[in-house]
Amino acid sequence: MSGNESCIVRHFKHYGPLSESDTKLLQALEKEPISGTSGQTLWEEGDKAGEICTIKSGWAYSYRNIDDGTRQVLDVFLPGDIVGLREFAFKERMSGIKLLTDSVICRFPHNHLIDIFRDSTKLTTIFFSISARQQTLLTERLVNLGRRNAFEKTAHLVYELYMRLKRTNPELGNSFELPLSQQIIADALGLSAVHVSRTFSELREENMICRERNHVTLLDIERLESVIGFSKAYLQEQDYLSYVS
Amino acid sequence: MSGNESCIVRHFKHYGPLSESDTKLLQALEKEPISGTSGQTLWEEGDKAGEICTIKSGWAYSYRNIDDGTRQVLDVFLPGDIVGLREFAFKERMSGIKLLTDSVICRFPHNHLIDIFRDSTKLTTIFFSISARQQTLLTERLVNLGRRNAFEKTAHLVYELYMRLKRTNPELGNSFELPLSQQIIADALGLSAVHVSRTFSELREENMICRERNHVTLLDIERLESVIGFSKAYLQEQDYLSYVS
DNA sequence: CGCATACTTGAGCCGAATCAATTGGCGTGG
DNA sequence: CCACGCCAATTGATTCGGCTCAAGTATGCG
Repeated sequence: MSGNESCIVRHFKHYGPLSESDTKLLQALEKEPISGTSGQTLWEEGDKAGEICTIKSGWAYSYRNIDDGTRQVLDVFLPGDIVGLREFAFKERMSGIKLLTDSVICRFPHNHLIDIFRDSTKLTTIFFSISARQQTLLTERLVNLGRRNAFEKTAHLVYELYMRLKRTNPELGNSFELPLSQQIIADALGLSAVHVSRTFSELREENMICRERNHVTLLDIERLESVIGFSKAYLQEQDYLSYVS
Repeated sequence: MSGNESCIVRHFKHYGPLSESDTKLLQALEKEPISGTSGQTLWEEGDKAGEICTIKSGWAYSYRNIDDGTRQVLDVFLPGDIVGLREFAFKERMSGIKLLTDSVICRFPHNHLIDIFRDSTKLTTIFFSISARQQTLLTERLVNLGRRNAFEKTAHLVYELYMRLKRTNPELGNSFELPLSQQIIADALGLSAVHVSRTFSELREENMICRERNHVTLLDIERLESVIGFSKAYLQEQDYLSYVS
């Protein structure tokens, strides 16, 4: 039980130490892992919503289809992330989810979440923090879509993913696998795929980001941070667990 | 105690009936109301974050200043809304808040929220639902900024506010006070103020929305809904409280 | 080897930005 | 009651970032 720590437990420990019983409660959420393959749809907009998922391994994204045939990518999910928290308050899915790589995921029903609210103040606090953090990421993307040009948008997306990967994997170097096609990046940034291609060329010419296939290298992190107006407040996470326990 | 129901209690009862003790717990959050005047800053980006606020009356908005001198409006808050949930997980404010009208607000510290997590599963569930709902509104705005043109963006913003007002005030007709300048609307939609002006002219010519001063009238709600691809899923909120109690 | 999918590159166009001048409403003070 | 000034909104002229359409190049897979 000890050595083989589940992904969600690792994710939660980011917020502070967990007691034996909390760990057990959490691990109950990750039984019955399901394997999925790249491109697979987990659910679609309008499906009944009654459970959330953890991503044990792999990448996924959520999206909304627009009437005119285009779509907006809302979120990119990485290993350890929780998917579907948004719909806790709703009966239907507000967005679809597709896998970007072969993945392993665990589903658990909203009712279990409420059981946790009843049984563990500490886990409740962490779940609430995670929901708050997701909101913060969304507002950051709002800034990205509203007030930045294509160059800054693209730099920001790559940098956000880099920071999120580094958060759970501190020894990450300055390059990583990015299983997003230019079309998906375009749909996330409100651009056309053609222009995303041009923008990556520019980022390459400026010696800031090099993307080849599904692999990106950050060539000049300092300049990246200055272009996107990076603020370290991102990292200043709160620690309430001392108060809780 | 009965007749004079506080705003947050009314907001929470939207999710289901509350017990005597839950109501008391909630009301404890709304003691010491503070009056503020239009234009006042509640807090700025980078300020220490340690409390959330309820808006008893009045309107407010949150924003991020961008390096190039522009800014992005992230949220518009209406009476009964909860402000600052986003920063629960962080030590600093990620965005500033300003009042749009003279308002009455109540502050309460994050620690009290955790007390509620410990003492009431029902209120915890509601708080979690509210956080989830805020996330959903943010993703809807992401679609707005990413994949709609100025005409649709503007129609959507007005319509979103209309629906949110109507949610807590069902007998609302087809017009209401909108205390947002065209500059603020521009900052919310990622447009220039000049273009917002032109867009409202267009909406007027199309007999869809009429805005004069701070008053808007929805002239053709059906056509509005079709332009922005309105989906009723917005309204299909979940009811977990039966499970909780 | 051939096909499908992803990406690149060019030409022309369009929606929204910017700059600049003007109008209108409203509060203040004479 | 009018003159002044401030701010919000309108209108026009011009520019520009990113889109669309279209053709061509990799790359990977059966």
